[in-house]
Order: sequence, then structure tokens, then C-alpha cells
Amino acid sequence: MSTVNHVPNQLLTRKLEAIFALTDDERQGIQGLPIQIKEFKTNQAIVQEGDCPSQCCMVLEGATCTYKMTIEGKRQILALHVPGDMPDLQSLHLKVLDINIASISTCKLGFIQHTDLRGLCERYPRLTAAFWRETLVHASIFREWLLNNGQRESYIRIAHLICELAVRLNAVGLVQDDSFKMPATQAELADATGVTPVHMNRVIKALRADGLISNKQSKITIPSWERLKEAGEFDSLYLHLLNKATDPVPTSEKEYH
Amino acid sequence: MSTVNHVPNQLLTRKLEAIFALTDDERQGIQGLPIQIKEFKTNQAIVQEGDCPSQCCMVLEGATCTYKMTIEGKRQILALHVPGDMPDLQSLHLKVLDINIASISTCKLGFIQHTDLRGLCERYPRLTAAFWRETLVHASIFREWLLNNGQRESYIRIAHLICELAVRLNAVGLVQDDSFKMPATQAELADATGVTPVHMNRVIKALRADGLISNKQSKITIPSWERLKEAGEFDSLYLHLLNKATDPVPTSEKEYH
DNA sequence: CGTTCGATTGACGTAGATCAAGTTACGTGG
DNA sequence: CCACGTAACTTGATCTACGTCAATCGAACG
Repeated sequence: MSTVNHVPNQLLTRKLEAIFALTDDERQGIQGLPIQIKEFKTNQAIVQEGDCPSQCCMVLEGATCTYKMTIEGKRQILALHVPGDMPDLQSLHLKVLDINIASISTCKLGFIQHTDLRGLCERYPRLTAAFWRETLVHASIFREWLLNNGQRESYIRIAHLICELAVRLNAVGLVQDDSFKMPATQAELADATGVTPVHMNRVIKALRADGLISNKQSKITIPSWERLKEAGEFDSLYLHLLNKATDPVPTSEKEYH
Repeated sequence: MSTVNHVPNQLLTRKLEAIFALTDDERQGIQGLPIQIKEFKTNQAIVQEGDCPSQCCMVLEGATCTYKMTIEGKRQILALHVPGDMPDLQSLHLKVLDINIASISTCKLGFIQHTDLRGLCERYPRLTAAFWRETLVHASIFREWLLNNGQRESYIRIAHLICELAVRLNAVGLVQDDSFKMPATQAELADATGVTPVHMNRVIKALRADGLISNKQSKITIPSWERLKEAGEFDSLYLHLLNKATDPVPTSEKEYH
């Protein structure tokens, strides 16, 4: 509940630095941005369809998801957000929200007022491009999910999603020794890939049997990144990562190959 | 091949006017934007995955689609574009393209150099917001397609897509007497909704049998917008249309109800 | 007036859904 | 720090929406 803690501003700075060198002025502008920190428990609503928010948020710790429901009550998870992501940046320009965002773990979010963000963008027009770019990358991920869910059979589809999570988590330093904490439950992964939880469980079992992943509890280990990537037909181009060091290969393989 | 023809600039002006009142200055800036017109036959590539375009385009006449392929050669159509849409505006900020765009009918496109567009946005910062918004609306459509293709059964899914096309075509004046020219073939609609062409055909047959649509050739007529909307679980919120007159109800029902 | 692309139809096959139990982990309060 | 309740994970048996394969038909166009 304070703006004194500068950790969130530093995460934001790092995010934008990934795109281009900030000037000292710009960096100071970001450091001065008031960010309100809020904590959430698992499965809490953050914003909802129909809301007209006057702020947007950034994930600092934990994970959130964007979802929509059909009339019959089926849920499609449209996006998973990890630290550094700004799940509802779109609300800056689309007044009424067409999505729901909820926490999927205990998590910490930083809230930035639209007015502050707009002010920052006016003062430093190059930052506008950086934030715009953030929304474009998320759009690109939506497209890849559309391809993935629409045209790939479930085994490949799920391997693909695991690859994406590995790469995105690795990009923010959350992969160690080829392992990461899976932020979503099997039921959530099922709602993201359009299969039933039962089927998700069977596919994960198969991936495990094939030696593509191993897990104790929510800690996933990827024995061979190359093999998983191949199984998931994964190419990270669509993530538009700029730091090629963090791009396709989680930590260990960077060192060994 | 000329920038003398001002029709494309007017379409662009109208598009942006839909969001907020332009100043005379801004309007003149847009009018002065060099736009190169090019014509395409059906099924021609416009841009492709891996390209680094230095321009982006706007559909003036006809229709285009964005798609991606899996390794096995299955195609997912990710978006359909009608006049007024800017299919690859994202290339302004994402250097290398992760999608393919092709014509799905004979069509006329207007090409704008990135440098010209960037110049315009620098001179009139409010226009930046307008273009950003265009990309956000497309992202919102991706999300709805993800929900539609992932969670709704094919009958509802296809009715939903037809609703979307009707509303979007109506918004640019291409619906008359509850009828419009379907811009896509059944095979293309199949690739957009993740079903086989055979199944698409059967669902369309069923929609026809149920009196939700009628068609001679590519001309689709919607006898009752209310019934189709209900069948497709359609709510146009996600299209973020501002002109509520063009929002949910194609022409005739606006007059009769 | 044949060629070609799109629409249509029938017979049959299957990936993944559904239903129905378990079983295992873990957070919480005593 | 243990017991207990709840959420997450597993597994087997059966079912179905949609896919696949294989023609045929119709209309636009050179």
C-alpha cells in the first residue's frame, strides 16, 4: 500500500529497457510513477467484464489469468500472466473491459493510475511506443494460442503451452536448473487449451511417460529443451523477445551448448 | 499507384473520427498522408511470416485474412479484414512479422510508409492513441475467437462468426436489406473456426434449415437478427464499436423496431 | 462448353468428452 | 505439530461431436 517501495518501478524499468535504451530523464520519470501495491489470494477477481477501470496493473509476484465465460458457463482462459506482465494495459484506450482477470495463485500486483501513465507517455513519447508494444506482444500470443488450440492435437498443444511458459518465466529469471514452478493447475491449463481437466491429466501423464517433462508437485523440470520444443512445434518468434539471451533456451542449455 | 486519389485518406479519416473529433490540423495531416494503392487478385500473399515490412496497409475494398500454419500444414485463419481495417499495423512496433496476410477476394489496399505514419503520430500525438486503439480492438477480437473456437460447439460458434461479420460489415456500410456478400468461402470459414470444410458445410446447412440465415451463392441474408444473435450467443461489446447506431442491429431492424 | 473451384452428401472412424470413483497433497485450526 | 477438510490430481469405462475419405454436383469463366 505504499509508493515508497521502488521494486515495482524497477521491474517496470527493466521491462522497458528490454526494448530500447532509456534516457536518464525517462528512467527518472518511471521511478517517480506512483505504483500502489496490493496483495491477492488465489482465485480472487481483479477486474471484471463491464468494468471501466481508471488504473491498470502489473504482475509483481505470482500469476494471474485473463478469461471469458460462455453462457453455458464454460471458461476459456485467454492469457496467463507472469511477473512483468501488464494484463489490462488495454483499458487505457478501451473504456469498458471485455474480459475478466483473476489471480491464480497468491500474488502481488502494482496498480498505476491511467492519468499517471498518460502523463508519463505525454512527457516521454517514446515510452508510448514501449507500452503499445507490450499490448502488441500480448495480441501476438493470443494469435499463437488460436493456432495452437484450433489446429494442433492436444499432445502437441499442451507441450507448446509448457514451452511458452518456460520461455516467458525464463525471461524474467524464474527458471533455474531447467525447472520452474508451474503457475497454473491442471484444470486451469485445461481451460487455457480447450480440453477437459481429465484429458489434460492424461496428456501430462503421457508427456511424463515420454520423458519430456518431469514434475514433483507443481515443480516442472524439462530434461531436454530441444525435445520438448520439437514435441510442441515451438518457435518463440511470436513472443517477440528482444534479449536473445533469454529467448529460446532455459538456463542450463545456454551454458552447456 | 497514386497518392492523388483521396478516397483512402477519407476512409482513414472516417475511421479515426469514429473515436474522437479530429481538429482541422489533424484532419489535414491525415489528408496529406501519402497512400499508395495496390490491387490484388484472390489468394495473393500480401505479407509473410519473417518479413520486416517498412509500410503497413489498410483494406479499401474486398477482404483479406491473417493466418498461420502448423508444421503439418494445417491453416488457422486468425482474422478476417474488411474495408477500413489495418491488418498489419502491429508491424509499426514489432519488427519481424509473425503472421501471413493474404487476399481472400480481389481487393484494393492502401499502403502507408511507417516513416510517414510515425511522423504523423509525432506531430499529432492524439492520433497515436487512435492507431493504438485499432490494434487493441483487433486483440479483443482474437480473444473472442479464442473463446468461440475453444468453448462453443460448432453450431453456435459458426453462428457467432456470422454475427461478427454482419456487424463489422454493417459498421462500414456493407450491409443492405439484412444482406451482405460473404467475403470468405466455406473452406476459409472452416479454417477460421477450426472445423473441417465438410463440417462447416453441414452446419451452414443446419443454420439454413433452422431459418437463421438464407443465401443464394455468397449473398447471405439474415431474416431475424435477434434469433441469429441468440443462436450465436453474440454480444458485440468485444468489438468496441463507438457509434452505437452501427452497433448491434443491421439496417432493417434499426428502421422497423 | 470444358475446366476448375466451391458446395454438398453419405459412410464410417476417432480424439477427446463425459461420468464416476478414488487417491494424494497441503493449508489450517486445535 | 498433528488431524482433518478441501482442492488438486488420477484412473477406468463409455459416449459423441466432429473428422476423414470419397464421390458428386453446380456455377462462373475463359
